[in-house]
Amino acid sequence: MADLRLPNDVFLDVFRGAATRELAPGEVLIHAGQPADQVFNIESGVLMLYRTGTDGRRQVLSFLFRDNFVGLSATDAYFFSVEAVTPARVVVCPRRVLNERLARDPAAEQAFLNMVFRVLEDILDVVYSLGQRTASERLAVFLLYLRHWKRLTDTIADDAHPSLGAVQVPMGREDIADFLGLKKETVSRSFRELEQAGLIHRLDSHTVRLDDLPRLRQLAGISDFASPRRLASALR
Amino acid sequence: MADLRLPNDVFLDVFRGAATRELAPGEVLIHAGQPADQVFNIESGVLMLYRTGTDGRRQVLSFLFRDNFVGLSATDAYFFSVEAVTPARVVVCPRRVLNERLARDPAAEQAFLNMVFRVLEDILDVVYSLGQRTASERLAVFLLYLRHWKRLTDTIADDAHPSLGAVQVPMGREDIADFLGLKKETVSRSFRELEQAGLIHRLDSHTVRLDDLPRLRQLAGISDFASPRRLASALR
DNA sequence: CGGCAATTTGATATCCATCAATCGGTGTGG
DNA sequence: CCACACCGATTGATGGATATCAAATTGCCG
Repeated sequence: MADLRLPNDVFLDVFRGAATRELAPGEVLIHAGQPADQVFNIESGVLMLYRTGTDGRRQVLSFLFRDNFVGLSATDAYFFSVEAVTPARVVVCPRRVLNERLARDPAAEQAFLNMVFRVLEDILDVVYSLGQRTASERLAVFLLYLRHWKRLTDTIADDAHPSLGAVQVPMGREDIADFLGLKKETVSRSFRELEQAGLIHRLDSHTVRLDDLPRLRQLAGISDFASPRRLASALR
Repeated sequence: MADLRLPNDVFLDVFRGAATRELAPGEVLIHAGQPADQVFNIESGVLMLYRTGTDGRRQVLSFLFRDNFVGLSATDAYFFSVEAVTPARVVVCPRRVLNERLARDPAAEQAFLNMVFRVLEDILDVVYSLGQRTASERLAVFLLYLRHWKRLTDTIADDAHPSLGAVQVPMGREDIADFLGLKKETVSRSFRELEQAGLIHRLDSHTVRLDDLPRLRQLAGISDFASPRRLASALR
């Protein structure tokens, strides 16, 4: 799945000088069921990791941003698919090379394990959202999540930095819906609810200004991505 | 988080001769926010790992069974709580001891990493359930999940073994509801739906006979815990 | 037998999904 | 430059699934 690159996640040096691959929006990087013989790191763009049921229902498990690692798998086949949301560039490395690197270097393995743990924690947030939150609470969490990633990929330490005023929403309503366990119409309506409550303002359908961070955070509940503990472990 | 113990998950030897702790139903083993300085392995009983929101909503993230490992954390504080569902006995080990063991022995670290991956895959099943499935589909998945665990803890290779005819449901309706993202009344009604459809029969409120495995599996969709690939990696 | 807690069932309310129409950009061709 | 078509987003009207509130039932323990 995916996570932050800590600037000092040493195992990432396996991507040094590796081949890159360019992806157009909608292009599939990983097909579920394929042999899991490659791992990737995102250089630019936004990707989406999802799982599809036999009847066509789709659950987006995670959005992936710059410096996210992709390709974790317990088995020898991917059990999820990954596709590009925006134009994107990824670096490719054979899984075997990563494994050898991890086996040889305890520090690399430790860093890798830590990354996996962070992925796990993030997913538990998602579980809480899907199980317990209402539609507009989920959207509030999602917007804070996008802001959080903007902050990390731009390495902005200041929580009140002006460039964080507007958040880019690169994915479409349907992708958001499949991530939040809703339908696209409900996502639209939830945007409107947040806007009418004065929490956000839609500049256009892919840009949102967060007008009332404290109330958004209150709506989102425990999953405040800007909480000191989480940022500390992410920006370390 | 939790997972199977593969019989050969070597890192588990840190629990050899370690202290044990007995838990009564409802007793809390881990309080969210506490320093994460211990790890546990379950010798008997069923536990429940959950997260509570500021307003009291609770999401059960996982049920934990015999030989499950408990205490994974990316940071130095637990971000979830764990309590006993049934009377239970756990073995306790200082986190430091485990870490030293993992640092010293690459094979142990590899086994540990594999366990964490399996936990991750399991959680992604949960995400799909919460995001995409209806109430009775979730319950069908849950019953297959309990059967799966019975099979693993009793190491029953035969999928049609008679002792798998009836499944024990050790937890109460409210705990199930908080795991499936439903209310307890809805869990009751979903039991009735499955029963009226001839898929199950409630022997009593904590025992269910699975009468039509094929149709239950179809209802559950992709998350068939008995799929050959999953069992292979679990029973290896 | 009596009482308490968990479960089940029933009646109603709420939220989200569904179905359908409209709006708003964007690109194309006249 | 404007008319038109297309696609995603929004809005509206309605339906359905689950939540909520309340009562009845079951099982369990003293």
